Amino acid sequence: MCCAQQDMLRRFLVVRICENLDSKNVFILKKRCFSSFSNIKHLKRIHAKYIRNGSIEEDILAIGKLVADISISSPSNLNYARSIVAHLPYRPNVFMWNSLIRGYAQSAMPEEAIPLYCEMIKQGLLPNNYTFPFVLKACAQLSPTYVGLVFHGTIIKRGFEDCDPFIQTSLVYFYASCGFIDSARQLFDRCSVRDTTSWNALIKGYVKVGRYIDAIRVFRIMQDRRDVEVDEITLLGVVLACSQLGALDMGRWVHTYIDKNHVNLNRNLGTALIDMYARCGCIDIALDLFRRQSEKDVRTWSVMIGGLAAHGLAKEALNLFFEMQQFRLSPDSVILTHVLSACSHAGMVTVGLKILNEMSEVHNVEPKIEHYGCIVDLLGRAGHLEEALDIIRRTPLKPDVVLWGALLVACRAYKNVEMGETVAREMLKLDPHHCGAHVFLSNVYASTGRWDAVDQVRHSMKEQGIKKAPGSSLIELDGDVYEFIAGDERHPQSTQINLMLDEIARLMKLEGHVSATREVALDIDDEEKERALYRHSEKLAVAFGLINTRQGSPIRIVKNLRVCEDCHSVMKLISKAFNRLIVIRDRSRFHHFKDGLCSCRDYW
DNA sequence: ATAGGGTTAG
Repeated sequence: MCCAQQDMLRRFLVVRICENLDSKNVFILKKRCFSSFSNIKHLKRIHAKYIRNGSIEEDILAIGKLVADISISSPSNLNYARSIVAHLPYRPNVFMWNSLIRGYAQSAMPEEAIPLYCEMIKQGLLPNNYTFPFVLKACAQLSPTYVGLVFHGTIIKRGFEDCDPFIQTSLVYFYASCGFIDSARQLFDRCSVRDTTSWNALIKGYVKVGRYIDAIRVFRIMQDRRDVEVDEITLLGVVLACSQLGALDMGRWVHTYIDKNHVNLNRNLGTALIDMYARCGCIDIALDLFRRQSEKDVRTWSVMIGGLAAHGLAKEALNLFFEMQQFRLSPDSVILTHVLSACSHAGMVTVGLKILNEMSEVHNVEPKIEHYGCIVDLLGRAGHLEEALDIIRRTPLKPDVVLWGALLVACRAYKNVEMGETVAREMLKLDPHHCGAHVFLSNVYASTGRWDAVDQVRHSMKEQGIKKAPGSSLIELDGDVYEFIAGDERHPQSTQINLMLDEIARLMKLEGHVSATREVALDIDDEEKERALYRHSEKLAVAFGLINTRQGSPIRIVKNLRVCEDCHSVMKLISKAFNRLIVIRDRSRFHHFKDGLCSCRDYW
């Protein structure tokens, strides 16, 4: 039995223990576990029979079916299928080529599909309408986009573009996969027939390129139409968009829709829903769903452990991590990142180091750069800067900007200027355009009065056109998502928001709040710095939330960067002064502000 | 005989 089958068998046993299944279900599961094992054996037996009784010479249809079955049975059998095709006493037909291309398109080596297509053409065969969906599926995964573009040309030339809905959908998804979502949209609009799959391809395309609001917009249009049915894959795309946007109301709506319409809550959709609730800050609902979800796989555990980690619930994350191992499920690389980041958010230095050291032996996962990143972050946050530096120096992997960046953040927090300077220089060696490193250096020089050095850094930043990525915050209101960019004046209700910000500032002054201007890196005086902080995107969003939501209802915000020190303390004060729960998901974790306190206990 | 859409962190 190979590793994959052993793994399946193990999972089967786990499922049996967990679910307490009756004998009929056990039988079905058993069959599923062993199907690929017996399948290829069975197929090989058929092949042997064909060789013995001479069918290979005569029955081209039967051989075709055999090639097809072997090709899709498992990617590991593709070489076998190829060798059958290569040793035929006659030229293989289009069906056989299609089957091989299909097999590679769904394997880890989609690039192999292209030479097969070329070989088929060389042998004087013509591709048919079945060929292109397979080929495009392979192209959607390839990095040189032009391969797929060439095939689009071929499709037009051979007259398939306007008449085959399967090819049209494949094209839509191919363009979206390459990031050309607007071309995908144009193709979609031109389609003669649009069924559920075409709509799903477009929605998933928008999700893929990060245009989540558009994905939801398309879903709404789809839903208004009478001629097309929404299915679980449509909903999966929408839930993914909601997770990214933190659009809880929309996500809840989908959940209700699933329940009301008896949509099959399969493993993928269930996992996506758990992830959505966790990413919208509702960790309790996520946990409840997780416990009730009967079909779980490694990804289900992964999103749950990741959700707990992001909420700073390290103990719970670790418990789940151990629990899954009791079920004999092996944690993968992503789960270990989650666990290490949980340790980091909770300052659990010893536990984190132990897990890192045991990774390769106990879990059979070689530590990657992101795992070291978590450890550097863990040590750095806890103030062990030297040890963090030591980890970077001793890493068997080549340190990247992100790894150094984790240490730079710690140097800033603990005001270690010397080490910070070294780290920033290392970062600029790797990425001369890194904004954070430039800003850090400039601040270091400014704090020690080395104004000529400050000028030099500023000048080179300007010359290279380096700008800080603008902060952006999302907030959902009545099912619509609003985006606020730092300093932006062109938002809805600009006047009211400014008035609210003034009101907040007045309350903050009363509470004795002093703006944390040291984080502002601009070459301006303190008053201007205060104004810049004043217009941080999360403050704009929270003001918008305060104006437009019922008193006492929670305000949820998703931010693209980490929340700054000033915003953090202002949010605490707002939660008290306005008696609101404020939930902010930032780049690295959740902050639940309530009664003047934050769930991160100011350790983030 | 064969087809298009399907989850995981930063």
